[in-house]
Amino acid sequence: MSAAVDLYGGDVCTVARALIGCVVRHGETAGVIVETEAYHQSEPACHAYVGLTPRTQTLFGPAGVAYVYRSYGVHAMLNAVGEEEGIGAGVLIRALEPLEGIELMRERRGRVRVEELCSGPGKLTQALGIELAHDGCDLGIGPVTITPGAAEPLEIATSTRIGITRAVELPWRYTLAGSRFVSRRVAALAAV
DNA sequence: CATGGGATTGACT
DNA sequence: GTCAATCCCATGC
Repeated sequence: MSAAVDLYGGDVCTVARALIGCVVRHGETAGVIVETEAYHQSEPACHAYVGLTPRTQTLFGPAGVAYVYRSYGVHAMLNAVGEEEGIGAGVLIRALEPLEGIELMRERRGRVRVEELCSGPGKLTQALGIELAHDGCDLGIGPVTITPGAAEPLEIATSTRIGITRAVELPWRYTLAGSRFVSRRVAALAAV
């Protein structure tokens, strides 16, 4: 538990940066996090902005827990809850570099290149088989887990968030510099 | 109880 | 580049 607080208990921007390079695992599939975004109740892009509701109660819970929700009625999104209990904040996992169970991911996602298996928040949940039922799961216990990756410092690029309509100017998106596995489709737009 | 929005993806022109 | 698909839930009457 204290380990979870160490990793997830700080402010969400720090947590989002710390999660780059960590490994997400679910069953036989696993991948290295290469892209994250921070969300906090103090800014309008966050679901928790409106306050504590049945939908967002997980975000207000203890840190180190999975918050899974459905977007556009089609895709599941995986977040790691951050900050202390009572604060609505979390880190959206946007992209992974496939590590294990790649064949299984291909079965779930169809025949696509390795770079396309997990290069987006909706894609990675499909590839790993993560569903709404995993909302509230302790990321230190499972079935969905996040474990620290390489101890060596990684070069992390900071940019603005993607695909949102509010507070788009906040530089709360973090990517592993030079990675081929980030969702760069919209990254070109952010550069304009 | 009815309505509209949402942190996306993929298919089509 | 443009557009539809489709579930959960917050909000409003």
